Amino acid sequence: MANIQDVARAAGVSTASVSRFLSGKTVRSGEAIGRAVRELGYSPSVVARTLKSGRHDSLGVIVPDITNPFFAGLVKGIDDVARPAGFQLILGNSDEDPEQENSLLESFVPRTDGIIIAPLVEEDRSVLGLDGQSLPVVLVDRQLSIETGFDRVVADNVAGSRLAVDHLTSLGHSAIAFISGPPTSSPGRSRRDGFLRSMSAHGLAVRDDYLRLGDFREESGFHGMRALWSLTDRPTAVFVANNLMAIGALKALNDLGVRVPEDVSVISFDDLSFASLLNPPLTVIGRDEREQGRIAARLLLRRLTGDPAAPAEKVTVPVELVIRRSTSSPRSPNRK
Amino acid sequence: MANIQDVARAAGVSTASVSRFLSGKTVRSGEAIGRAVRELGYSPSVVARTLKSGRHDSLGVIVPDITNPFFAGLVKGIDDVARPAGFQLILGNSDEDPEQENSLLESFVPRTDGIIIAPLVEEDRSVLGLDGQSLPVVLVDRQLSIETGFDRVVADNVAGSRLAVDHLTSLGHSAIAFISGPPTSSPGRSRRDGFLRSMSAHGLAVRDDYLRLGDFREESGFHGMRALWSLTDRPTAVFVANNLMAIGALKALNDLGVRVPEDVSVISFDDLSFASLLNPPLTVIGRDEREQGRIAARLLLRRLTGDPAAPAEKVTVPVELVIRRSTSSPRSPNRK
DNA sequence: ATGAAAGCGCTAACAG
DNA sequence: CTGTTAGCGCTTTCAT
Repeated sequence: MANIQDVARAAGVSTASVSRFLSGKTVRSGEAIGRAVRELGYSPSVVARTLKSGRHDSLGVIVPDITNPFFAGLVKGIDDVARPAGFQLILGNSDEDPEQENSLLESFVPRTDGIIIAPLVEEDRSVLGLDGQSLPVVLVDRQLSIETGFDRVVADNVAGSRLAVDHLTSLGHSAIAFISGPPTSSPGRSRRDGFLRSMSAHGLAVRDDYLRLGDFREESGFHGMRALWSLTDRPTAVFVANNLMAIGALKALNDLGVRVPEDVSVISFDDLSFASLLNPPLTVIGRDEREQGRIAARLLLRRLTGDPAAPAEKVTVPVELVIRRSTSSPRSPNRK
Repeated sequence: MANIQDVARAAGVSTASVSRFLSGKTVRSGEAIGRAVRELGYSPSVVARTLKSGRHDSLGVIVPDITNPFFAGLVKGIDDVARPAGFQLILGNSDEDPEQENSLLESFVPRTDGIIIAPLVEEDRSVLGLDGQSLPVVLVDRQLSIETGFDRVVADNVAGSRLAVDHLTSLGHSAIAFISGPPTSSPGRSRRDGFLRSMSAHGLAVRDDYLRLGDFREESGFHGMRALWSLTDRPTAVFVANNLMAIGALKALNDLGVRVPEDVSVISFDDLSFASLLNPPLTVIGRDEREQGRIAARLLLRRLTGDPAAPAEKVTVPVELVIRRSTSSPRSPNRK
């Protein structure tokens, strides 16, 4: 690999001139330098440049599960605005594992100009450690329980749960179960809180055994639904806190030969590109994840190119109810 | 940020000793150095280390569509072996766009120790430019038409197509249509070739208008299926060259009110975690994408830590037929 | 506008 | 085992 000295020598100038030429400044012998660059196939070392300048021209993005279409869409949204602004994206998958998240964070901090992360838990020590540091961080989809200086963009989870409960009660359901996300994560907690609050607003009690703890992964939706179905008094409707668990829940019902929505209504958080193809097409609480990603990226870029000390901003994106065919009026109390 | 000199000064040793200590060598004043490191909160600059050593400790992975569960699984497989070996993954999404692929490649080359890529097209100039360079590259899922020095791991696409055709003909189908991937990509071409060859092995002709050109994206499956259904003589079965296009094809049939498999049988390449939940559960040609990722990573690591000049290896992973409910015997010729 | 030179933080010869 | 020292390739003062 040719370096800047080779170019300087070939063009008969100093390395400083080559450097200036490369950064767009007008140089007398620009033509000769350009030729030398071309002939030598020279391209500047990003590593040396970074060491000197401190800039990486890349952003880190850490999500809990890149397989989840929600996060995949989010990442595309981030890319939509980061790439045109000259930033390369470095993607990390924490796989819902705090240790992995921590190791990704450690490896991203010294390699990026800023980080967009969906923190696994509300008391995320690895993320908290970045508060007040010079590296800007934007929280997306999930936030922390403690007040921080991070910008963040989240969905209106409480409103989403309310939409779901309103929809089910308007269909005549009262025996409504909930498969939650981890209560240690912010969407897990706020979706559950929203559910409980909406239920009591409707004067409906929530039985303990109608509250199943999940972890946002498919498996836990499967087991949550099996547990619900083994009850003597079964719910007539189940609200599942995210898309992956909804898939697991549907698989469980499939296995059990339970018909949706005839035997039980199912509604979940998060839309999916293929939700309409599921059997039955799934009624969901959706939102625009790609736009959520764009907003997060803009917040981060503002710190990088604009005011780094602007007060932390919180953007809440709206949610919407998408009615498909997995919900209907209950037939009658659901007995075993 | 403290640097290695600060640590050396605090511990009363030379920077060389600190460096040795950090790389695990036994040093006399190890204890004092350790203390200094802790007290100063020192962590070595990866950038400076890279500039000096030439190692990045990270691998680049470029896939055409991270939203596609197949590639998401592939990436997990790569991570399975790269992370324990001390390599960080840098992910890139080329989004089926050659220009984006090229820009990702350019940005990855100077930042990684090796690259695993699913090249978009068989005549991929950006990838070809890396042949014979010092940076090892492994081709995965897709390969190039030209002979190269790259290791590669691909599925047995021709066998997959044969399995699909055998399955359909054994059910009694002869009017079989095919929605292909782009013929410029290796799986696109080999799946189509495999289809045509298997058809003629069965003594079956393939009408021109039964061959729809797709691009592996959902949209093109949708349009391909609509076009097929507008024919006067409709096929009784359709083989779709990948999962995303199959979803699009199913959507088209859904919209048209066509029943699967009563009105038409559908089979596709690539299994999906939710394929069994689709309406109807999809019969597919599947393979172990996670294992495919692991193999690719091992091939790359071999070049990095073992023999860099070993002859290029090609690994073919097997495919399997997973029969679900989207295929059945044809009722009768399918007329409009 | 240009060149000389210092130095970003680290590693690896080399000499002891 | 240890310290000294010379860079890795680039950017950026500081003179000119």
